[in-house]
Amino acid sequence: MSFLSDLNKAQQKAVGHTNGPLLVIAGAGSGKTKALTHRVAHLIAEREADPSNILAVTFTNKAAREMKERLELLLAKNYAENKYAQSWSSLDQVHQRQIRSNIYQSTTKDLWIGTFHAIFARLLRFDIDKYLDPEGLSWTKQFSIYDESDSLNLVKEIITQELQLDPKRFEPKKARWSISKAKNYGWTADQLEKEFEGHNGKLSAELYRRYRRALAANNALDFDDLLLLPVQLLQQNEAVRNYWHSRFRHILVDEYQDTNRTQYELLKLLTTNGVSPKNYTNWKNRSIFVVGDADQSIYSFRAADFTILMGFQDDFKNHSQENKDKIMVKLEDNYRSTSTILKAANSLIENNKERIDKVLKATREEGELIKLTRCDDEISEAEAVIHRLRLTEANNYNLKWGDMAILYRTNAQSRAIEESLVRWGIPYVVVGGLRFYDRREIKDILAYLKLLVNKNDSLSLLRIINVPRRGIGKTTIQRLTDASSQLGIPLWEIVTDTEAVRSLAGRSAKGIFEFTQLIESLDKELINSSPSIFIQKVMERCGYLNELIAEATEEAEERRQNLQELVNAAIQFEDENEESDVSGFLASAALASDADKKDTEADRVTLMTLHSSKGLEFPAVCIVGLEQGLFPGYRSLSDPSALEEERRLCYVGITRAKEQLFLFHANERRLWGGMREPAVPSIFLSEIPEELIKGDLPLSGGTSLRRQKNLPRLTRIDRKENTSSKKERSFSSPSNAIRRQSKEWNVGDHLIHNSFGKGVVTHLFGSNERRSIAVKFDGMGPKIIDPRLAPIESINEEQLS
DNA sequence: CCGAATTTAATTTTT
DNA sequence: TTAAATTCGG
Repeated sequence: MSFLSDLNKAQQKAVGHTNGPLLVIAGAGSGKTKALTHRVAHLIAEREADPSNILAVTFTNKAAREMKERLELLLAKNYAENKYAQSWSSLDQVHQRQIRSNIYQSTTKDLWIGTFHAIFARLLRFDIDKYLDPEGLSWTKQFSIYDESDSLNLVKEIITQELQLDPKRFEPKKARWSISKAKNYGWTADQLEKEFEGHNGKLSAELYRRYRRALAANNALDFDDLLLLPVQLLQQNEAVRNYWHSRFRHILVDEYQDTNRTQYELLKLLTTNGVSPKNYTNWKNRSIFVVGDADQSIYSFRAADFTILMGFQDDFKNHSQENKDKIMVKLEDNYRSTSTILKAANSLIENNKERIDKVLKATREEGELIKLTRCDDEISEAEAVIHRLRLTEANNYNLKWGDMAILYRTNAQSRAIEESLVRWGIPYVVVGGLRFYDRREIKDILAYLKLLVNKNDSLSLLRIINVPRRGIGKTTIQRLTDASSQLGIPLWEIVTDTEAVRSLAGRSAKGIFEFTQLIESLDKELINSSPSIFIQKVMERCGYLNELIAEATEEAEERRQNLQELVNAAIQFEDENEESDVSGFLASAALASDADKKDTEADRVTLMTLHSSKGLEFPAVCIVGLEQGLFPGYRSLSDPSALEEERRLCYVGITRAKEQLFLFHANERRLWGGMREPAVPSIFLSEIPEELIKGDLPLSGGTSLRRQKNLPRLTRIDRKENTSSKKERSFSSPSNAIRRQSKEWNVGDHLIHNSFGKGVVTHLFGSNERRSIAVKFDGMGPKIIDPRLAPIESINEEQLS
């Protein structure tokens, strides 16, 4: 029973739980991760379950990786003790490594541990071809995953190209948001129209329909689809559902307060095979084990809903169980923070109305008081933070830079602090902000890979067709995409049709041939290259690397290094996944976040948003920008439930701290560029008992860089005038131009081609001077040809018969 | 068709 | 302030 031995009563109850549902309410720092890993180890060691029967859902990829890591170590130690009766640390390195490798092969390899998105993307790689779409859309196993920016690009494209709307009137960002909302609530386009009645409901619904079709045409899925499609698939296909239901007998979910309705639906389908949880009785060798803390629910903007957690007991309470407490365990002992910090956290969160009653009980000493510093502006705030950290470092010989974190509400706040850190020469790392995989050069190379895996991915094709430069311009691309959309043929098939290209592209045809030949030659090597080697090949062969080297600027060098980093990421992926291929790597890249990047052991101060700090802990924590309108954010000031979420976010921030907590706020702040905004202290500060806080002297903010500028305001007004005098966008549709053509070919004309035989004109492209036509010949798809070059002759309809 | 120059809009939080 | 979009001259 070694996996139960070093746990407290409540933890033991949770870990030892065998069958049926269990809700674990786990306060911050109460050993929740420990409970999860020990439970998995326990299940395996006690032969309750085969590793392949276990599914563990984490909130980030990093958490998944850590869980695997800790589990492996746990099992390895256990193995060492049982087999050799020796403690793990007394074994030599070679031995240790060998045991870990055994554990990996026999156990951890077969576990499914990952985020909802990663897990269900994986499931779809098996079964997406069995999905039946209500509109008849379909996807193949090679599907691409579109991240938020890809998806937004697609929406933009549809708004401007297909619907011919002004993106200023119908904003792509908002439109994308409404689509996401529809997907998260499982609405059809018609339902979306009703929900958004009066707010562009009709348009939104139309856009939603087109967006879904466009995704299918690209054989691509967005983040929401990765959850929504599996729900529908499991609902509609009994065989598929049975398979996964019998496969995953023990399901564990971390950060359960941040699941959304779709994710909950997935859990229910897998656990009870479609039966209502209340009526489900077959819990033999089966369990669902969810761990969460409603007070740490901070993702409602992503449709997370902590009432799912609060409803767990009622939902899963079986008729035979009279006491619903039987399926709930509370972990309230906090092992992380000093009692001062805990008191502050508890008092703060008590101001929330919607919550499960829960108090964190301290197990540690009182510790030092919380220190609050008022500053003049964000620059002196940054200086004050650095001052504080340097003092802390100097006074505590056991505290290193790596033990400290600076947390803020918005990513933009990091800049001022970074500048100060640089000025003082303090090593630091920023996590979050722009994702590694969002960098341009990375997205470019990944677009090559995506296209190679999935030829229908026109979005990726368009991204790289002229990157690096191949002399293919805007007009050419427009003609090609017009042809593709009007004929309903994937862009790839247009660009690989030599005749069509010659006809449509004119003098950029050469560049296009160059491009298609490149892709086709790379395609031949796709199957027998590992991801890392293949990426290297792509970078070299497409000329991207050479272009960066030729540029010889500092920026280009940085890009080159990022690309090298991409190769390294692929190598790491290969190490972690035995059967790794390019499409697997692409999926992991699409779902990776910046917070996932491997912990460098370097001794550096960590900067990040409060959101990404969830699940972490630091001996010393600074929270900056505690001002009304910033934290809590201005959008939540008039919305009580949004304010409660901000408070939970603050609670998360405070409970990250083990020993020392420093709070900061400024009297005024430059939001962007110039203008100063006066700021009042955050309401949260007043919710922490005064006796826990030691106020600092206001730091004199004699920093330089202080210039009163009236200029920006004037230029701003000038710009406004410019905008208003700007011409309205033209709404003329391309069909007007087509109707204008004077001679020769019209849609419906019949013709005869020397080698293709008889055909009928279906589409016209380009204007009079440079005209191409699409012809449907008997027994083949439409061909695009140049009427002046092609060996064709017009024929009358009578001649046809 | 390309790159430089100009202008414009933007701040939550992330899988 | 900066990143991205748009315009303009070669």
